[in-house]
Amino acid sequence: MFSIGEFSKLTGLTVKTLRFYHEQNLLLPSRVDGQSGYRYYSEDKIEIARMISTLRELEFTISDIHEILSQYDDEADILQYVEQHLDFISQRMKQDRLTIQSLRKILNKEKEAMKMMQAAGFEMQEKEIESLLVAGIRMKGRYCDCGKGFAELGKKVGRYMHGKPMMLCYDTEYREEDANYEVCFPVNEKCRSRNIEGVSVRELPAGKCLSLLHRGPYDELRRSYEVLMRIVNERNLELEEFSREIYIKGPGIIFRGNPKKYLTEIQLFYK
Amino acid sequence: MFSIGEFSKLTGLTVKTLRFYHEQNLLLPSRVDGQSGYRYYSEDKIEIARMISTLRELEFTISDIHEILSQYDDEADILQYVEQHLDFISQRMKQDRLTIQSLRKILNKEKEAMKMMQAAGFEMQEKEIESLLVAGIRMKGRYCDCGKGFAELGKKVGRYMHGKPMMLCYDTEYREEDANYEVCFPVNEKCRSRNIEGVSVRELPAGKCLSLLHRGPYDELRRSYEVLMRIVNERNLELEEFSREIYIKGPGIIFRGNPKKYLTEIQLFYK
DNA sequence: TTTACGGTCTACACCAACGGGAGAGTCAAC
DNA sequence: GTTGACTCTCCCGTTGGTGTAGACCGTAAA
Repeated sequence: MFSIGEFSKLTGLTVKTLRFYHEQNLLLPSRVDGQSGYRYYSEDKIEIARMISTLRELEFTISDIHEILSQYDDEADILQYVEQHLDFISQRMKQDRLTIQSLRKILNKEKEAMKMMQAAGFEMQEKEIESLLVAGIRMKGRYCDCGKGFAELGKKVGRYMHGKPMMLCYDTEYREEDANYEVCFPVNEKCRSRNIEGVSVRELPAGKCLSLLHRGPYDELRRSYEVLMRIVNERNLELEEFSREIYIKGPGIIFRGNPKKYLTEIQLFYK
Repeated sequence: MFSIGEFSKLTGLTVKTLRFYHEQNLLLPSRVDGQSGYRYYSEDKIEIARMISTLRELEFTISDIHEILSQYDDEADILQYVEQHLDFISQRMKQDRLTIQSLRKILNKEKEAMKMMQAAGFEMQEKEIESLLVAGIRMKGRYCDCGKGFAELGKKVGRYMHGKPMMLCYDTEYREEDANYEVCFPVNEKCRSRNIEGVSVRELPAGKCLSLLHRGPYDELRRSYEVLMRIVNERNLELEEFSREIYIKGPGIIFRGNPKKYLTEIQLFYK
């Protein structure tokens, strides 16, 4: 006969846990001293304790263990419990996988944005941009409706996405209404052969551009455009058909309402 | 201003949850009627509620959310929280993966054993056995010491294991002590090229045998051997150097103490 | 015999994130 | 005024234990 402390050391279960299992009628002491209330465990309880810890390590609930131990004595008899439990754990793992995906997405998004910021700074730069495969949806109307376009694009080609969302602006001057633009995502090669309704997949040509990183809400973008346009005029550059806006950091997954930290790269291509 | 019920429908959070978040100072109503105690939420609380649900979906704790919302307003600021949380979830997933592995192992073991039992029945059979790649450790001593051998074998070649554990018995008669046997595992081809100290990897030749399924504890195996030996003598068969015991079902991972359900196949090879 | 010290006892509170239900009060429409 | 839907507070239950307080027990040294 072992005292509860000795039995605890033998089985690896804490004294508290042993008392709890006693209360739950899961692992009864062999004898309880009537006067002192001390619990005493005989050797044959060790095997039961081992079974219980094994089942707990497999994350069975106490009530499952209760049923299993009181009704069966062979693994073949509890296959339905095991299968059910396997389903349960698999379910949880699936959920965790999704959670991890989302968390990774947040991390990657922010880390990329930080890298971009450090690399670029907030000065105007002249850049040589390589050609870029994109999928886009042409839009007409207000700029602020672009969200719908991005949502649709996300549904249709989200899985091929390979870079930050962009906008191609076909207007030569700012328009409140009836603007002419295209929302698009850089996509990977798998998307090239796809023919998706309403979506244009094509390669944007390489070229030279003036680039400026804009920090702040979208309705202040005009100021950055003005800065760039002054330079264009000074240098007498001839602009290409459309400019690009690259949304390096927009509304986050968690925090959406702080446009002060939005980060947008404007690229004005010239010939 | 929305009543708690309306706000609940808008946000997808239950009324109970909203009251709980109020109690936790996480999502305060915009106004609480002094007399009736009714909670009223203004529109700007919707965004906060969305953030909270998003964070809860990502399985952040209430206290994490509290810190996050009260101190920060941009995803870049909470990267350390996200990373830490990612670690935590990954850890849990890793644990779950192990649990699932163990549960699958139990299922597979039992299902294989059941298949074998149904296929074989408990009659003596004549079988043609194909050649079999095994890894084995030669033992001398008592049969009941074979557990140590299997443990060592499991450590050294467990990852190549490809079938039920077996024993090769080199004795022509039963010996209590000083028995001469070899514990072994069938292994896959990856093991063939390995040179592992103390372990012999080789191909057991194909051949004909008398096979009998024995159900019950190992110390009753002799009875089944006797049954087989009578037939050997009747037919005047000449036996090969060693017989095989295949442990189709032995002590389980959970239940170990019911040898009545153990299942062992005895194979006596003859020329 | 007393005292010290460690082991053990019961009983209660606590964790996380709510859900259920009782009993009472409130709001808005008819 | 009444009805029915809504809301309030308060308390309990969940899961698998852990932490703590205050009392009791057992054994050995002084």
